[in-house]
Amino acid sequence: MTNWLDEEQQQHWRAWIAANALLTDAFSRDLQEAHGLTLADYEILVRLSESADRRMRMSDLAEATLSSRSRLSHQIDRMEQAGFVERVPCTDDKRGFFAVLTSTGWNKLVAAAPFHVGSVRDRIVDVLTPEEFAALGRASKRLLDHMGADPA
Amino acid sequence: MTNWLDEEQQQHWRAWIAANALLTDAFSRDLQEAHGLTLADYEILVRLSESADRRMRMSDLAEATLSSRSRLSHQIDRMEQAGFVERVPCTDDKRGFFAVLTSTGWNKLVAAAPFHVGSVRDRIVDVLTPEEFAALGRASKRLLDHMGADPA
DNA sequence: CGTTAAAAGTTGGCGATTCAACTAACTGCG
DNA sequence: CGCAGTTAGTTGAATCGCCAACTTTTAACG
Repeated sequence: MTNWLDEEQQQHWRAWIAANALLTDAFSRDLQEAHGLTLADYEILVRLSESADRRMRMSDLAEATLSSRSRLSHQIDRMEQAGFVERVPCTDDKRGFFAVLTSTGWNKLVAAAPFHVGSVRDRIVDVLTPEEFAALGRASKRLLDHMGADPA
Repeated sequence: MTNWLDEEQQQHWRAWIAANALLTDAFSRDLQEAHGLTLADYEILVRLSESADRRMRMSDLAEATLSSRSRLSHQIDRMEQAGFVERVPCTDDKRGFFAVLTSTGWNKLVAAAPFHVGSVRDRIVDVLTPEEFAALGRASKRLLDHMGADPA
């Protein structure tokens, strides 16, 4: 026999699904409209900006952004096209490449970041009480841990 | 001056983003591998199965599944192709169509539902304490309300 | 060493999503 | 009535993501 969700669990579950979808959409749309960036673009800019020499190996970047190698490769194609990053061959490992943030990419991030943080605050952080927000974060963390995900 | 997130808020935020992405992926993959269904397919089957006469107007269905009219139209194309739903013209409003669940679609849902519930329990509901899960649901609900979303 | 397996990354095709443009039908109102 | 504006839904092109296949380089080990 299936162990169905009760009415309340069902509601929580549906709220979770819906909030995910709508919020992710909203952040993406905010960034797109204001700065012409995808959420994926933005996350890559952030990761690179935080790294030594503003560069990362493709594989590491893929892992950090939770994307497949293939997806990242396509993504970097587009961002290279847009002038935000460059591919630089890795001399230590002749198979490898670094994705390197250009100054154009850096400037783009600097311009977009305050706006994005504002949108995160407006839609999540400042909507909940600090306790609620912390609970959301902790629960998310536990779910990640249970999946064996590394919180980079 | 930008009001940045502090270290802890940052971690909560990143955990939330990551959990969303990985879990949504996981549910979709689970369903795909076991029953050849997309999460989107599944949600439509559920909505239709819960509706009177197992049918819904295209627009209502789009709204219920948080998708654009265009997306739903393509989606229903595929599901009609697969034999899970049928389009039936609406006699009251000659512009309109109903998406109607076929018996094939119903059977598919009946087969997939216990499995999907199992995967939701395994990855979320049973991973958290009841309090944590409830907190997750309530926070999600508040975020939805704040966006003016209708929890159908 | 030499062979074999694994890792880094790219590519192309296909499925899914979005956006803008479009048809057709309904509604409101002078 | 008759026309203006809105609503229902579809379509096609362009973009994005996934998968499987592929090349090149590195590591493992007998």
